[in-house]
Amino acid sequence: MVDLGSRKRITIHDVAAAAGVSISTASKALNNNGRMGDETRERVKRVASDIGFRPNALARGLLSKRSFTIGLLTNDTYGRFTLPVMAGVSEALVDHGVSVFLCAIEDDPALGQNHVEAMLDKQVDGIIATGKRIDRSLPVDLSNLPVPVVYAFTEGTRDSVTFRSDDAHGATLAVEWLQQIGRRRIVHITGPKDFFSVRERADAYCTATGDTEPVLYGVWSESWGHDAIDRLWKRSGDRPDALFCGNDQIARGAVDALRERGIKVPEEVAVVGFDNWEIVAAQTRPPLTTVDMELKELGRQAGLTVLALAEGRPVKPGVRKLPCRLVVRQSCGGKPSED
Amino acid sequence: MVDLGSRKRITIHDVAAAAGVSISTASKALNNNGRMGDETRERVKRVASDIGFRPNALARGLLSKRSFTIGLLTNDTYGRFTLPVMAGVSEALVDHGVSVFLCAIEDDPALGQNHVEAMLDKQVDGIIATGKRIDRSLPVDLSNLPVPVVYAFTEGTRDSVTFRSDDAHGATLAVEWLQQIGRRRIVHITGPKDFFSVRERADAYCTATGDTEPVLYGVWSESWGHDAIDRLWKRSGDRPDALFCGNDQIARGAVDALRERGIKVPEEVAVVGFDNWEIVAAQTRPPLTTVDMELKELGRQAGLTVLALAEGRPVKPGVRKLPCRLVVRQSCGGKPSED
DNA sequence: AAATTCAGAGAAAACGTTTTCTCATTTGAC
DNA sequence: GTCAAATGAGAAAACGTTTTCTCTGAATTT
Repeated sequence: MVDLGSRKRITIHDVAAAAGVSISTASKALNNNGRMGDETRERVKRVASDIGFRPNALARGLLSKRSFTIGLLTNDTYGRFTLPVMAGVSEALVDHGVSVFLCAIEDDPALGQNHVEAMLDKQVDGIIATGKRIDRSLPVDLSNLPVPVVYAFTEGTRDSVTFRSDDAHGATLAVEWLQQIGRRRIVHITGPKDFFSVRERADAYCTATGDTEPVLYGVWSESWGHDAIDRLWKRSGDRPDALFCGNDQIARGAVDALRERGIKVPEEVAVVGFDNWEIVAAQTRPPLTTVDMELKELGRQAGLTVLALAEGRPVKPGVRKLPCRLVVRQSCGGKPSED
Repeated sequence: MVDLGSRKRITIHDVAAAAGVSISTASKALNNNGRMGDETRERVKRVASDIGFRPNALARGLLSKRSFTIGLLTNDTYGRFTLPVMAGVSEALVDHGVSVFLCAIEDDPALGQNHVEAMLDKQVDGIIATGKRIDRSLPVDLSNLPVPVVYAFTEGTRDSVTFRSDDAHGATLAVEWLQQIGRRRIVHITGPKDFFSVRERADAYCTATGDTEPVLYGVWSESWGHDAIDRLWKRSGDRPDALFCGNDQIARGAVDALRERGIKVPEEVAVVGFDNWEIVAAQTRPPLTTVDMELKELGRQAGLTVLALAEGRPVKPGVRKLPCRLVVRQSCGGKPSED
């Protein structure tokens, strides 16, 4: 059988007893408030640390109405977007002693409701909602909760605080990079038009290229990238000398298709992806230059914001767009390996 | 500014007042214990539900010493293994009202210690440790904690409960499948020999093939799969008619290399991967037949086990190996598309 | 009719903290 | 040498539950 040592937990009573003071004095000593002699304060602190006292967060939370706990709600099963966001949230909050409940609710409203209620019962200080696309909301209503809610990479309610990537900026980065290395016939191969991000990136692409270069809408898969190349090379007229792809999977499919046709990347066609999904981008041959949405930073800011709200600090509602970053690998030439 | 409606939270005092009973009676009514008239009990319950009462888990936990909260500790940044495990844990525990703290500690002992202490302060009922390989332990000592610890897909301490996949079983499944479809010259291309899983799979492969067919050790990347094919096809003697690869990335690299050489998969060479990492396995052309380690089920069992321990139910220590499952796609012929 | 059981319900303690209040003693000012 | 202020520390209430104990009547038994 598994032994827990059945160690009794050490409470402030033990500290008080060991230091020969009252519980209230012990508490005040440890929290650096109240009035007492320096010697007493130091002695209490030393004793507490010696016997390994750690205050019970449940008891503390009961009184302070702060549980130092927040919930991260997501419907992104794959974790493609959630993991970096989660990493950022956690990183920002661990220093404040805040732990994070992760709740994956798929697209199940009942499950979502379940998780939200469980979190509220546990008195979370706030909730961060995140998802897999910025123009869809989670299948659960978070609009009248007794705790602050911040949206990150998912659609929020009016008057809420929402963080998202600036996809237009990312697309502009990509296109301008391709133009800088001298490419002029840039084609945009991307996902389904009903994604807001897709339209936003396509618009930025059109603005940056100056004319309405062809935009090929499809799905988010490698095989669409592959097919798109077939389609482009089948038609007459000038062939592109660069591709800006809507995500790394499409880009990978396109790069593979080009290689199969004996077309050199990046010499004949330069390729830029989107997402910086390491597992795809770094394993493509050649590794993909791609746009990173800085989801970790997004998570960090969402974390700090929900903390601010929980502490009653005022935060202006609205949508905050965070800039993207171009990660240069070898699919455009330019800089050599960076990994 | 963001408005929280500053809704006062409803306590059992409100329920008692609204129902015209004492707090103790209200509590007993809601928990179906104590003695009182049926009418009283029903009235309290109705009132509670009407005014939307939900008990404060902090207060409850303070008394019962159960927080209905567990921690999941991982050093698998990518989430490749953690996400399915987490999904299983969460799925198994949500019905019991248990929420899960996810703590990604990378390989940083200080960060790990931080997170563990934060969780203990919050009185978690137990901790599940998980990681990225079964023969390494987390960079933090979990052996003398006041709460139960269960290990899942990471190395545990002596006398602990550890769940892991049965890699020998998985490898046997793969090889036997290849033999069933008539392949006789099966080569095993796999990862670094210092991984315990690698040795275990290789041993099972040797046992199943009956002789010491060649095992090619390398790294966990597509390019190694690619290189391995180059090496195999450069050397003299019989060419393999099947490959059993140590993970899906290697398998994908191998499949790509075969295609580039004009060798048909699965007609000339059948390929089986390992991991069933959707993003790799399903996007390979042809999609990979691969071994799934059933990490979600592993997580589910780990969750139920830590719950049992938290409730004081006895659990035998030891390593539990869970069977794998072969996911048939098209890289071996056999069944047609299943996705 | 007195003694016993039992149903129904409330009072109070407990969980581990923090915080406000109170009290006794010492210090400083006149 | 008296009085006000400051200092050091403890008592007690509070947070929202659950649980044990106690109390009051009424029903049942002798």
